[in-house]
Amino acid sequence: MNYSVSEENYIKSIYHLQQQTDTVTTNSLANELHTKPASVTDMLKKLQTKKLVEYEKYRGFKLNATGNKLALNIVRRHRLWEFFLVNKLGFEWDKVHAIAEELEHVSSAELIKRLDSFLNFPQTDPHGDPIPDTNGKMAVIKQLSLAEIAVKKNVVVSSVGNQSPEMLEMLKHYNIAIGTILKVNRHFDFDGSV
Amino acid sequence: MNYSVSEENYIKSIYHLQQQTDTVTTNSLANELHTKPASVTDMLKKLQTKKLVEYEKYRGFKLNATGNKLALNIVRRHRLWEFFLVNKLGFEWDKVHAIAEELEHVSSAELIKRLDSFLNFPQTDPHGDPIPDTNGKMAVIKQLSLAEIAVKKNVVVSSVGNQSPEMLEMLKHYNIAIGTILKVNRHFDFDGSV
DNA sequence: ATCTTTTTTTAGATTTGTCTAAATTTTAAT
DNA sequence: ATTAAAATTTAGACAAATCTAAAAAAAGAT
Repeated sequence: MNYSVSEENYIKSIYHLQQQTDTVTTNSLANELHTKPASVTDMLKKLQTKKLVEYEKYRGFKLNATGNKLALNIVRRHRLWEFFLVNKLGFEWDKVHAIAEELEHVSSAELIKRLDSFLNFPQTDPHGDPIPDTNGKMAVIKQLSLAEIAVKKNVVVSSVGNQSPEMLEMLKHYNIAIGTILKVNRHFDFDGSV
Repeated sequence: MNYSVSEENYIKSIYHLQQQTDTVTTNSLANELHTKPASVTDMLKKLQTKKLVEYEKYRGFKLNATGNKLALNIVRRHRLWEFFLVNKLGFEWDKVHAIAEELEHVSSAELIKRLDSFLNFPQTDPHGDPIPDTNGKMAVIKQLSLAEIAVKKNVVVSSVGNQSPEMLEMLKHYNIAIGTILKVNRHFDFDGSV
């Protein structure tokens, strides 16, 4: 099957939201895609007839096995391109997201296969996130969030959960990148900052 | 300005057709783009209001300076990606056209700048066609067509004018590629074959 | 348990790029 | 110079993806 850019973006966003909650709501997806709830409902009917999601009116939705496989494939393409942009073209790791978002929709399996080989089969992208293999399997990397880190222990930054421009800007300001060694000095309970 | 994939394809096709005839006709463009004459007329009105073409009803059309610059930019993107696909990813030179056709629409000037540098500023693509620089200038390469080649003289194949799948298939069958040394044994006047 | 608020869906409209069929203009032929 | 043929444009329709406004359903509050 061949999917439109729009369909792929929906599938990818549903996938990402499912990392946090099993079933995804219309509003949260609309928010993620900077679109309106009505548009989400429309597209979801389409994805349902294409048998990529399980969807029951007013009940939220989730990817089925086919949708999940497709999502992992899109994620794979995205992360391989990010790796390419940073490690071959010399982009900074916080500048590649938008470009990879366009490249990921170029639909040639042969292209991705060769790109993967050219890059020497990388396991993680420049943000530290694992790259799914052709079958959608990816290495699970033991990760703790900052809130879970014990005070005064050294840890290595391996990925950045929130990739909003503001967050990336902030990390850059503090000179924090993948591989940086961090020490959490104290937790501030009243607002959760560290 | 930012242009749609469709607009870019029209501009590119008009550019290619202008290599042969100064002003392009509705039918020839429809044919080139595998679309209908009515669609061409519609799009041309749009390109006219966007000030990319000179167009007079029933009189054909041509790119203006802005349109020409855009076309050369698209050609540049296309040929750089073709070079990448062949020289970095190891594609065969007759398999890259369709993929480059998708990659060329990824709209990041920074991406193309870095790609160019990563590829070491190539002058020609894998088909031997020159790659325009950022300003749209490209090396003019002295070329003769097969019909113009004197009998029994050795020449080097530098580009392939007709890139239809049939032509590429035929060249492959005879083992002819860029750089191949050829000798024209005789001309057959009755059908022009060599 | 009822009422209010929030979420989701429906109905109908819009934009982009395309199409078919009909009308118009140009070109070619006599 | 007419007329026939070919090319081009217009008119009106359609599919994809979106939107706004209104209706319907679900969730939360008292």
